[in-house]
Amino acid sequence: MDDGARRVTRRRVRTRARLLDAAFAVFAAKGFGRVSIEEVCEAAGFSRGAFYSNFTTLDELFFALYQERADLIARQVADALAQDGPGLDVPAAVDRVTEVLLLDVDWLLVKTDFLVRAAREPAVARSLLDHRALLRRAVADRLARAQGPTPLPAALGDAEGAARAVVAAYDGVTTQLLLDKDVEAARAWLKQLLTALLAAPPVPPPDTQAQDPAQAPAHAPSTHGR
Amino acid sequence: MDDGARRVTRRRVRTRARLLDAAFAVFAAKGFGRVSIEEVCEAAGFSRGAFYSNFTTLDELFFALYQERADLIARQVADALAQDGPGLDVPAAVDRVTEVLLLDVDWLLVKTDFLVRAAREPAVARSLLDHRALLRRAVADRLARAQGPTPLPAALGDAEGAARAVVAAYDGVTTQLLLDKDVEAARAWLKQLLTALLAAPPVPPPDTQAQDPAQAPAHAPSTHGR
DNA sequence: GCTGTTCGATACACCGGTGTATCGGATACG
DNA sequence: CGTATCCGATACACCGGTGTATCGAACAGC
Repeated sequence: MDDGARRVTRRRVRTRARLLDAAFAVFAAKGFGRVSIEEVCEAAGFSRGAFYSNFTTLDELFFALYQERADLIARQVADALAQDGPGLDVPAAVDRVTEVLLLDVDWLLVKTDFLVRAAREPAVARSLLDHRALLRRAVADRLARAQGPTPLPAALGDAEGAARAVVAAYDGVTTQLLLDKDVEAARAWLKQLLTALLAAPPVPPPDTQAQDPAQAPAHAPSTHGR
Repeated sequence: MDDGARRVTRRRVRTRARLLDAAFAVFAAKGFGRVSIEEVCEAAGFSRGAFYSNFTTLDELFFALYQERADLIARQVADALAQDGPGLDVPAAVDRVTEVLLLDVDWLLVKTDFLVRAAREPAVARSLLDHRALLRRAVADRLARAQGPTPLPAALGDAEGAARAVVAAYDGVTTQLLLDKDVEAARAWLKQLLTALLAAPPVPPPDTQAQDPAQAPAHAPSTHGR
């Protein structure tokens, strides 16, 4: 690729990073559709000249921002899944992944803006679908590798299907979270959903007779919906 | 309320309706954030004068539009649930509701725009949460009423919990649908998810030992995600 | 059909934001 | 330390969209 022309450019990367950070904050606060280039620059402490020196359009900045953060999240999730040995501890893994995925509401806001955009532009959709495929793949691999032939999930088909169900649950919980902003409730709710989906059979090995109360948090996580 | 002043206004309602319809089409096509008042008027075959005579701001039109359609959907879902007697036929009910909920992708697009907006403005969020509470309530009532004390779902808690799970599944599938635009796949996938969630326990009473293969559609609905 | 009222079209002033061209100061390198 | 280069600030022309004021035409009631 064309890596030749540009000097080494040191302050350039700094300002670029500052622009991206400021853009993230502004996008999260007001929504991409309601943000002007000027606002981003002002938030970053620059004038528009800086922007046009680093990007050509607001879309370009938006996409770059999304890519950056999406990659970060994907790596974190992969790490969270890779932890602990081949013996899959479902609740533990669910906990860790949940922690990472529902960490930052601002990110969910920006990601949803991106979704809205992707819903209308196939090229953008491709990008988001790739990201989702990555995560889904990581989950599926983990599920397939870990449990081997033992407690296969439920009526969802193979590990791929189970992974799709996990993603769907994540998306569903995200939607609710965007409305009530209750991260803790969302985490609890997601865990409950996932365990219900993955560890569905109330009698995992034919050993434990009484159902384990730790698996089902018994009642709804306090004040959800409304 | 103040119903006195306005004459009877007959053509007014017509133009208002035409504006709303045109707005729906334009919003679905381009997204609320990228639509101007002029565009809506042009699509409706009016000039801006007509708009300012019926609304004061684009937001007002947007909210009115959302209310109208949301109420419609809520009614349709309630009808779909009310059908067939008190003996709940889960798969049939799931089919009917699924048909209604995932009927119109354009509506999902507009609704997602509304969600994005609600995620930043608590007042708007209230409105959306109300709509969701309505649907959730209808589902919960149906679940509770129909099955009585018989095959209670799973580790989701009471009927309220199950209803929340249903909504989450719906939201999750919606997200995927917005990206791949495959309505049929989304319907199939939603049905599968719902049956997995609601009719989950392979051993309902401690009576049946072997799991029923009819409950699990066996494999993923052809080409989903990518 | 006539008339008073209402509705929507047209014209105008205005503003926020954009993109570009230019310039001065900072930066990297010899 | 000198200098060529790069980067970001400033200024300017411009445009799309907004909101308002005004006017002619359609409409409801008699």
